[in-house]
Amino acid sequence: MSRITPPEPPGDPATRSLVAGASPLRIHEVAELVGLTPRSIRYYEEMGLLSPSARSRGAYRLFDQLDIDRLRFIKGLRDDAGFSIAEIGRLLEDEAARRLAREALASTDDPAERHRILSGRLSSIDDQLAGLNEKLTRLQEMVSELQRRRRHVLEHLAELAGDTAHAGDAPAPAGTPTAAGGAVAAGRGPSR
Amino acid sequence: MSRITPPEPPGDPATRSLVAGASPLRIHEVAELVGLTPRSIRYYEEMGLLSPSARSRGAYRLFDQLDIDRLRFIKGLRDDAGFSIAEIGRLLEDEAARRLAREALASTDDPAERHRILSGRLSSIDDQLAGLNEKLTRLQEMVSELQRRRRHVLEHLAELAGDTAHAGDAPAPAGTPTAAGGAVAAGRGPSR
DNA sequence: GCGGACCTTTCCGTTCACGGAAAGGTTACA
DNA sequence: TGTAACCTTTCCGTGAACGGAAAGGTCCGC
Repeated sequence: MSRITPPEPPGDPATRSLVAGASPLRIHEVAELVGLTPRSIRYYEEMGLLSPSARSRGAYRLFDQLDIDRLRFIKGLRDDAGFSIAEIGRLLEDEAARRLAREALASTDDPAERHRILSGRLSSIDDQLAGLNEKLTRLQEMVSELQRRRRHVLEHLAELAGDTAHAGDAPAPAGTPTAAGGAVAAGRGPSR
Repeated sequence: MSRITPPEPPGDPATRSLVAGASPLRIHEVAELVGLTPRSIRYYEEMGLLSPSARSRGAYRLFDQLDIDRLRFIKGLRDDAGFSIAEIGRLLEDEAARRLAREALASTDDPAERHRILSGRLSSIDDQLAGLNEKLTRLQEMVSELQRRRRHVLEHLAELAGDTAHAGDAPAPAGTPTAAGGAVAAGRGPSR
């Protein structure tokens, strides 16, 4: 389905655009690429969701692959998970903090220190899990309920087809291309 | 606690408040009950998410159990699923449409008609499932990823405990009450 | 039958997440 | 060396989802 891990922010500016050797894109290009508007991207930068991307000599914003991944991640959280920009900001901050902890961990051998760092990461992760699981549970309940009804309707339809001897000449419901997926994951969503 | 149920004004409103025999509540009471503000509830009514609830002689809004359930449902979709009020409105409309279809179904024996009705309900359900599954999938991915990291951190911690011979005198990390739940569903969420 | 708590509608204010125009600078290409 | 198409910042506008005050009416225990 694609990557979930937040695209690894700043990183050393030097090694940055070397990733995959792709040339940096300008705002309009990335906007089209990820399905956002230039305005939104500038707004997210203003809100601190993006590291102040590279700039050309003339101060044009330049985006590399990591920026693009990050923007896709942001868009996913916004559209699919329904997070506010502020919430996304917090998620990304926590992410960054864990990244820092990771580095700190690599640079010490003191067991007590290592334990402290790891404990911090653990509770940070648990906090996020708590919030996400709440949403997840609620959504799963809704989906289950809908699937239950779906089966119910299908049973009725089957019953109907069984009753009427001429089970072949039904109008083949126009706007129903064999319905969605079997049980989970349907097709193209209308989204926003 | 104190008394919540007002003296039940000359009850005549249809069969509505007969449900469970509970007396209707006023806006401030339901607001507290479901965790919304009176202002929000009025707004939702204005947006058409609630049927124009019963009114007292003096035009006070009166809410019965069905209204309360509906408000809880709305709040759930808003907070947990991140739906906009407009989207929730559409979901509720679809819901109502399916209810109507259900009644229509009960009042006809014509197989073709029954098939048409059932097909309509099916595609309505499938549409909703498509949208919800998209959100659900994304959230599940995020949760899985976090759980993966959680296990990783736990492994490190276990390793640390194993390495250090004196596994008993560690400062017992203050702000870490054994963390959240096992792997899924932590404890009390901060929410809003 | 009064007082205070609660309710009504109306209207204006606010925050979020951008949209869009203005005024000017930059880049790529002919 | 233009010049068209992009970019910059700044600022004001907008729709959604309410918050809050004003001006008045209602409910209810005492």
